Amino acid sequence: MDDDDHRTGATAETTTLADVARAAGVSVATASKALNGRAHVSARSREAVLAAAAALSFTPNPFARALNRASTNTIGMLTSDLDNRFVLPILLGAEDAFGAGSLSVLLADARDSALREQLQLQSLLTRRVDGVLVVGRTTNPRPPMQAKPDVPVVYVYAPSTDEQDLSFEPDNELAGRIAVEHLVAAGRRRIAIVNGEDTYAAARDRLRGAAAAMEDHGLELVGNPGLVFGAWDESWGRQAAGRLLAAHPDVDAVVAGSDHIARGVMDAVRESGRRIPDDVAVVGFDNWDILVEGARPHLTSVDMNLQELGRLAAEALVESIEGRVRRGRIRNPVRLVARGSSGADS
Amino acid sequence: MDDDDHRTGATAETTTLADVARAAGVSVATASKALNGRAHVSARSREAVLAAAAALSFTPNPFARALNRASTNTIGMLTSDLDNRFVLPILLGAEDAFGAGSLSVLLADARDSALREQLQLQSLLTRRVDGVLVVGRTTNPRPPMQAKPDVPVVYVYAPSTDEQDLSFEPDNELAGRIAVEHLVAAGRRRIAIVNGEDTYAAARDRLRGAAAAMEDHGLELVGNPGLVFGAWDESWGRQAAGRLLAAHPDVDAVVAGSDHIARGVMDAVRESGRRIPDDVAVVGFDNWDILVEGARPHLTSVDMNLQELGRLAAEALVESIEGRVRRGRIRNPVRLVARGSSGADS
DNA sequence: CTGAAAGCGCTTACAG
DNA sequence: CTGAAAGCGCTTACAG
Repeated sequence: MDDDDHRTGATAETTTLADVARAAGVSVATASKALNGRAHVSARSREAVLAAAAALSFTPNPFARALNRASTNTIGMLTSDLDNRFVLPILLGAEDAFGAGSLSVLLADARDSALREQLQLQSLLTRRVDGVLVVGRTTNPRPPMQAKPDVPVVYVYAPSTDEQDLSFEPDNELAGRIAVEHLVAAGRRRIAIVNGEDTYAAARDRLRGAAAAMEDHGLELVGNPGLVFGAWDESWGRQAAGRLLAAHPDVDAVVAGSDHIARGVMDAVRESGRRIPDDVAVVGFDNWDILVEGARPHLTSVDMNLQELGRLAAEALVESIEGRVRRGRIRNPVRLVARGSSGADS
Repeated sequence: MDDDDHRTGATAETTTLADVARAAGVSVATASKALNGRAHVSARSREAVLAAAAALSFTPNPFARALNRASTNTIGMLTSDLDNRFVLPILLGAEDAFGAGSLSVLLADARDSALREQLQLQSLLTRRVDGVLVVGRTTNPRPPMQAKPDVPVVYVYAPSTDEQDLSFEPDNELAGRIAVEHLVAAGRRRIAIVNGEDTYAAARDRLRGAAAAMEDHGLELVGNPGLVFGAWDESWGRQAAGRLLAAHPDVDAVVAGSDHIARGVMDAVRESGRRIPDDVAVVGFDNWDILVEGARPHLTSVDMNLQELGRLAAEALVESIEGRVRRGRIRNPVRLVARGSSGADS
């Protein structure tokens, strides 16, 4: 049925190693060695082959190659749930790193199902990927994948629960810490937190970091921060901040669990008749442009460096494939971007 | 250097067609035919082979297969710029469609560079993808890719300028139209538009649709809509709406070029002392949850159905690969989601 | 250094 | 219906 296609497309037009060898006046064996930079080839032959290959714009058939090599120059990127905005910068960073090394990326998404994740992994392994990058949906630790022992796996965002695996996650404890440090440096002392969902490690880690930083300065978070977990949205921020200001009118800064929450907090602060940042400073997490720049004043926020995280994880995967194996949970630094909501210019 | 890996991983453990054939007591030729559902195999042999394959959990080596077939069961997804939130739902829809057909997806990103796009395409073609899905960054028409004639290409979001190509885009004109229809149905007559950047086809198309719908009702957009292009952000929305309300105090509805712009518009409307939706109704585009649900009242918005768009494009690509070729620009329907900002409940 | 030959794992005419 | 054989395009010992 597709006989025609077969002739025209695949067979006829493609130039093969044999063509190159013929043009260079050598055997396919030497042509192969020359192209792959192997030893035992005279400079003369090597040049002839390279020239011929260039002239014919030869690209080796990756399938024939894969049939004879351990590696396929393909890696698998397995996302838990593509429908998640945190995944995009991570993908971007990873794609960047892989692309630089001329690795191809097979994308597979688990649509937030453990069963489907296993199937997708099998599919990737069937394609003989050299390694797999597992991109989580949250930073909550997740059970390790059941890959083949000779196929390295690196986890990003959601770390593996197995410490023998290699995982990359943003340093959420540091994030909480630098949010507080920034506020303290700006002269704030009555600092409270309006957190995200307590089922998220990110929320708990940030709280821990914030509390530790306060303690370092001989301070304490206002209210009972262990109780201020809620949802990841504006309306929770509004509601919690309203309650907070009523109970503790002297609060002079709020660390919000996310930029989204921060927007709600800012609304509530304003509605209480207080000014931002004069009376109350606000800091968020994620540094999400759309929220941060839409806020008035612009929102100070902690950037989780997700693109860098993706790139680092990808590079580590490449290293693992090359035999330089690392283990453990890497917590990648984050950085605070100061803006008007905490008294910086802009 | 990786001799060990080679032995352990690739060679030793993998079960091959020969193993299956042996277990089934047939030749590899019949085993192959049976597994591929070809004719000229007795029911008896077929069953034996299938059973053996299952017992040995045989998965055919995709590279050996690709060496003998025209197709590789791999498609390329070439994004213009992954760093773009519109791309995510499209990817998701496409991945869904491809995954269902057991096609693998190679992801390549052009990082918004035409040169890099060409290189990535070459890389995909070298991998012998069966087809390529080109995902644009805007809905502005773009020059066609220089692919090989036997490798189908389908464009999503950004259509190809070549009408002989197959492209899928959201119907932006319809989007403008239904925004107006909705407002008119809600009793509004003095409707104005605060648009996005005029370099975007999406902005121009929506305006055209909105104007046409007004005309259908014997109405006209308030102000000079041709002049109300600006930026895709909140502050432009705020500024333009402020100006608009000053010049035309009787405006009773605003169509905003995006949800983001709409948020700015809503702020300005409120600041002018008007109520939403009582005095002024507002409609946005994109139906972006985070903006739409963060607004007070919730923002009525036109959903561009991007996930569906991705799925449709992917399915069309599969059809093209199978020989059922379509051409032209498909404008996919969009839908309005009514919320509080235009008087609906919630 | 060089090349003939075997082999990677599969598919597909082609004889039986 | 069945299987021996050739072939897909490359790589890699192994002799020269």
